Amino acid sequence: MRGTSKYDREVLSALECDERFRSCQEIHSRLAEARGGGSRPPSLSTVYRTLHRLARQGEIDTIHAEDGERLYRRCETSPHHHLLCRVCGRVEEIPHAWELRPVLDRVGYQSGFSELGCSLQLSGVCPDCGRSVPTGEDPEERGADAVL
Amino acid sequence: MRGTSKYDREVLSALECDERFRSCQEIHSRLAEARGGGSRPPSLSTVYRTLHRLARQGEIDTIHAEDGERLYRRCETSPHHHLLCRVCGRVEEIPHAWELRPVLDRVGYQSGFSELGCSLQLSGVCPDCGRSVPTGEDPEERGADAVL
DNA sequence: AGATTATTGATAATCGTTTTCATTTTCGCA
DNA sequence: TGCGAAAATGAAAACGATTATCAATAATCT
Repeated sequence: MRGTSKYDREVLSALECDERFRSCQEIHSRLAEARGGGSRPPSLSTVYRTLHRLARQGEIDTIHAEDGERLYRRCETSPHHHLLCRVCGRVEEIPHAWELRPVLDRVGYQSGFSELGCSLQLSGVCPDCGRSVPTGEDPEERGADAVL
Repeated sequence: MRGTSKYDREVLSALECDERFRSCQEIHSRLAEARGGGSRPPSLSTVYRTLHRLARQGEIDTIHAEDGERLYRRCETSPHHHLLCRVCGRVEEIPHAWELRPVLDRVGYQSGFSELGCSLQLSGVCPDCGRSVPTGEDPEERGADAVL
């Protein structure tokens, strides 16, 4: 596998204008819908392979849904974090590292770990959902490892 | 399901002295080994159910492995984050929220999101592994969404 | 063009997890 | 103590996302 697919571009553009993370299967059916009817869309296998490759090359981000399903999203070029609405699933991107870098440096210094990276998954209730859903969701639905 | 199982205690104690996250199946076979031979261990289904319940009750943390497998670990009582060694899988616990709270407050203020929680998964190379593995791991192996 | 190599698609295999359902256990209460 | 409802359990089937397989196709090189 030298790392190309004629579908790379198409998959990327299917992800292009998305504010949500998408599963491989969503992307696949989106590709199928997107064509007028002339050419055949790539197979599911190929979409999986393409997503793998793009993720490995750092072109796209992957996260895990609560149920372990892999979700993909186009990377922005600058470092960023994600803010997930626990109610509707909308994801917003948080500009960059904020004042997190010093935290990482400190952790690295104190723990002896090197090459520190971090994945910060923020979750909350977005303004829209906050209005409609008054209170008291099932705790089951909350991010499983929200610890703060 | 009113929320008890005669295995709750046993599952918790199987998790008790662990510095790694464990999969349900690991826990299950651990329970099987732990008995002399008299009584029968709980079934895999029951271990799954028990872990669900404990996670919902906040007794244990869950995270996802790279492949989406769910991993469980006993919660400490105070808020904390996890620092994962990308080479050996060792997990250390980072005391508490550090100076992260102000970051969350700011994000909440600027985004309009409410009830902000966060899961901070830090990863790096632990001191032991840092000595033995000089450099250049396969980028495939890195945490998929290490963004900082 | 011909040979070599990589990519693709269809399908089967994997594997962690969840459901189902019949059986057993637990618990309240007369 | 014994009965009956409700919950918990185990075994196995169902599920579903992902991965592996392999023959067919397309791309590449000389």
